[in-house]
Amino acid sequence: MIEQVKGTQNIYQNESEKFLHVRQCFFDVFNNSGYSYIQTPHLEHSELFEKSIGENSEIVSKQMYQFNDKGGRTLVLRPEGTSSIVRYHAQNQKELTNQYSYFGQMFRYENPQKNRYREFTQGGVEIIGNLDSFSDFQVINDSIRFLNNLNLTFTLEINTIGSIDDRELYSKELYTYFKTHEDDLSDESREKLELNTLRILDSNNSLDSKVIQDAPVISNFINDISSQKYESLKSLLSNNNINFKENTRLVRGLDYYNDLTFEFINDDGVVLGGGGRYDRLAEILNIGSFNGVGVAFGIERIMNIIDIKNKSPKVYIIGIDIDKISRLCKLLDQNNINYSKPPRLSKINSQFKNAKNLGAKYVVNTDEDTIKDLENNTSIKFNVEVLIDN
RNA sequence: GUGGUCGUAGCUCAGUUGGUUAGAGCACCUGGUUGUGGUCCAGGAUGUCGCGGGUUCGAAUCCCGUCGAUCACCCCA
Repeated sequence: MIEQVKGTQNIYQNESEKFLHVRQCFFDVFNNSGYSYIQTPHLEHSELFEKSIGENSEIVSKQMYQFNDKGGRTLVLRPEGTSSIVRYHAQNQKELTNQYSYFGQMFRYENPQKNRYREFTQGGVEIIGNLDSFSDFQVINDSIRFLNNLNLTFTLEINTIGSIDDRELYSKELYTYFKTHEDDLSDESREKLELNTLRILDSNNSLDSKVIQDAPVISNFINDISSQKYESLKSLLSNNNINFKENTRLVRGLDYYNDLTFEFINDDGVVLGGGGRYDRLAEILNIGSFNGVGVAFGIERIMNIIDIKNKSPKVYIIGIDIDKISRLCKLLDQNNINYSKPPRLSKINSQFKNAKNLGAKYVVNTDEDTIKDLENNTSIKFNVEVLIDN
């Protein structure tokens, strides 16, 4: 037996129904709201993510599937989607402002658990180019429509983390503060002190909560322009009856964000999706200077909380005479009628039972040339017109 | 990367202090019954007991390692 790779999934049956449902819903909402689907490579040069996400982020330092190909290139399986789209935009669309959507597999070398896999699916959108508050608004607003269409309940949390310069200043201040309270911090938080000070704010270790409570707040370090933008987005959301919760400790994991950050969180605290503004990413990559805002959803996380019933076939054909049943297939094909069928011609009783279990509406018995309506249990002579009329 | 729990048939699980040829239910297959068909009867196929080593006359069972699943930490979507 060859085992499958750790942290990967086979998505099938009820799970694949959910997957296709979420994907359908994703494209129905976003691709009918101005976004164009883009598919970028799963392989990228390591350099792209080292620069964009940040070299001392956990994703880059520990979690990338990285290897050298036979031409000596250092490549990775992409750990996220935004950087590739920014790279594309710089290559081909630098002067324009575009709305992109993407949906596909990402790879991170993590220890798997619920809602976290090594190969997983993200769907998201990005607006890249010259942006304003309406750009931010629509990404959030369209995201809400997507989640609502899936009948999910969630909370929108937002924050502003200011410019990258603001954040550096704040980070230094925070470092000084935590350094003096080092003894009161949990082991995990103490580890983060040197490289990732900001993330200590995210800790849900009760040991840390008291120290965090009295820590300097980011709002005191935000520059005026960023604050104004944040205020105007908040009033834009309020004016449109969009509920949100401000969370001044919402610091997202990727280094390239500035100003706006937001997350959609369900009742169990699972982050279904998140995003924010990344106005300096192109500069960090040294490929241009344009703004960006985007969101990404964890498709498996959504699949894990929705519940859908399997689709039932409308017409199921059975029979043990291979000539008769194949003739019927061709007849239905010619009339462009969809139908389900047994994988092979087993015992007629089994075939009938199978049709019933799948919840078929009509069963056509090609041995007898009859069609049965399983809902009201009536059987009549089969005539293709009956199906065409239905 | 760290820690807890767990790996026996496609699925859910039994399997005694180590003891013949490893079991049940569901699902599946065949024949019959029913014939308005889904019921019922009879029979059938299916396992590297996660993998590798060790102890033993003998291991699904005990020990070690390893792989995987799951949950949590960490991290994140």
